[in-house]
Amino acid sequence: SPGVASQGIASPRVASLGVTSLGVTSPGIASPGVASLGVTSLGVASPGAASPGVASLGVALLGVTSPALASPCASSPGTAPPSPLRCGLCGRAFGTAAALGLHSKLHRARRGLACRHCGKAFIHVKRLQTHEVLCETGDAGAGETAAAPTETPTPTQPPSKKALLLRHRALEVAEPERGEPSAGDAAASERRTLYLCGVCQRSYVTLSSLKRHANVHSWRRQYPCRYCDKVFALAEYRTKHEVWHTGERRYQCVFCWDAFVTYYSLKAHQKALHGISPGLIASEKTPNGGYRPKLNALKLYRLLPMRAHKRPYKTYSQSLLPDALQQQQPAATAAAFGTPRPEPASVIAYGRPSASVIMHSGAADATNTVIAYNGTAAQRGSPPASPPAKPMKKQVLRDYYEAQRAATAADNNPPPTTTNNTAGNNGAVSGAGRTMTYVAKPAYVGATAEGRGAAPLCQITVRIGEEAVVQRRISESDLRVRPDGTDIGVDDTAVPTGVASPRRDSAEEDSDGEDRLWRPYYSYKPKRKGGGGNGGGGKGRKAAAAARWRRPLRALRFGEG
DNA sequence: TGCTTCCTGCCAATAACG
DNA sequence: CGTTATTGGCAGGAAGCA
Repeated sequence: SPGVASQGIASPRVASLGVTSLGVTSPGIASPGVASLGVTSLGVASPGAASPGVASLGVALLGVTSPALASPCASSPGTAPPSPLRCGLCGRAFGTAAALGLHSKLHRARRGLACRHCGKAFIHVKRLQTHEVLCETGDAGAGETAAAPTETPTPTQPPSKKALLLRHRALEVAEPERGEPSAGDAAASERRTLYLCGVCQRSYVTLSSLKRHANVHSWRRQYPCRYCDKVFALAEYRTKHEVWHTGERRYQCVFCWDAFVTYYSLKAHQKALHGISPGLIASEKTPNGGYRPKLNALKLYRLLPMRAHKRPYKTYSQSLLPDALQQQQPAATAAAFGTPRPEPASVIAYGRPSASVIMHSGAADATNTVIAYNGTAAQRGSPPASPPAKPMKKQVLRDYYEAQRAATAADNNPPPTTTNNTAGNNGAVSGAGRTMTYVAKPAYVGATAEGRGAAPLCQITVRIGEEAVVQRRISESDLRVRPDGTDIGVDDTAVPTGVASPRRDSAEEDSDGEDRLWRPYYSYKPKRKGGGGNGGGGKGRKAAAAARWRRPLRALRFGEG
């Protein structure tokens, strides 16, 4: 029924129009006009109004819309008193049934009332005609709001000119063609579907692109750098950023086998030294800014495989779990398999929130590390943490229960009280105070540092029953080589780590001892193409943040010189 | 001007689901 | 077990910053 549709649950009629409204929380996004074009909108919580709870819902709110906010029309039905003669689609009230019927006809007819230029849909023919004239001259945006307040979505921010142009073009493609689509047109008809961001009005060809983009608004998932305190909204941003910490050079020139950190530097190198025109390796760009690889594209470089193991995909269950559990699982899995993750790890307290002490006994080479666990008897006897409420992947569950069994066994069989541990073993556990000694394995060092005598990174993985404490004391950017060759980053004194927050999967407690909260590295702003933009404050902060981590890295690079 | 970050279509790998 | 959904890497140009 239309009434149901206005509550965000697609009625059959709306569904037939191709509406896919995903968690719209801003008003007007799921307007019937847009829907009639086959535009799919994925709304995310408006940044301004986002309570943590709302933000955390993000994409998970598929198909559920707030009746007050996702009303098909801008005139909110929630504000008007309930009336039996109210349009179920736009909430407009009518004095007579005849008037309502006439109005409903307009809704039914709207499928054909779409702008020929930008695809925007209208209820009233007159308004459509007015809009089309304006749209053709490029002024449509100016009078829209006033001209058709009930038909047009109200974006939170006006899209930029280019964004409008791209959208315009894309919507032209999205314009439904007359006649029945043939079976072979599946891809083409698929391509006609556009996915529209409810917050910034960007359009996407693929749903995955939209969902990926949605995270920059909602920050439902955060991707913290494992070497510094920056947080990214996209996993790929983090990966690229982390390359600067590791110094890995993956782009290898096929002419001289010289390797480069970034694609840009490779290109600059090939242009300068080999006279390679970028056009030779250029691939096809889509109108929307995406990339479409050319068939038989000439590749003048080699992309070396990542040195660090590919990060395992996060399970869906994990993404739905509470943060604390999400952060624990990777450590648990790594501990269960006894294979420390190749990437430099950070502090992860798994299981009991007890204070631990980690003492480094050596320097940059493979060193012994003493871990003093300060768990109390009560803690040791306490039942293991209850399994997560949400469904978990079978393997993760297996690991979890294995860890539980191991913990129980450890509790039933008190470990030896001495900790004199020889290098290479898996660590010994002491009794009260549970001091454990582990070998700190040098973690992967980036290609640039490799072979030049640079001090290796240290990675320590500790497993105590179901607890995994992973402590990273040194990051590459912290490494300084003393004149005598020892590494400054390695502190051999006892380091009271306190309770590492279980909410942080890569929680960094660097040697400076700061325990900073997660914070967005940058705040997303709509593409600025010729004007607008938001304040210089963010810029300055970003620049300062960038400078903070770049400085030591550059110093390193120069030092490597 | 040089360099980094952002962006987004495409695709492969993986997980979840029926 | 096949299908669908999710995730993240890749490409390479645009935007932005120093």
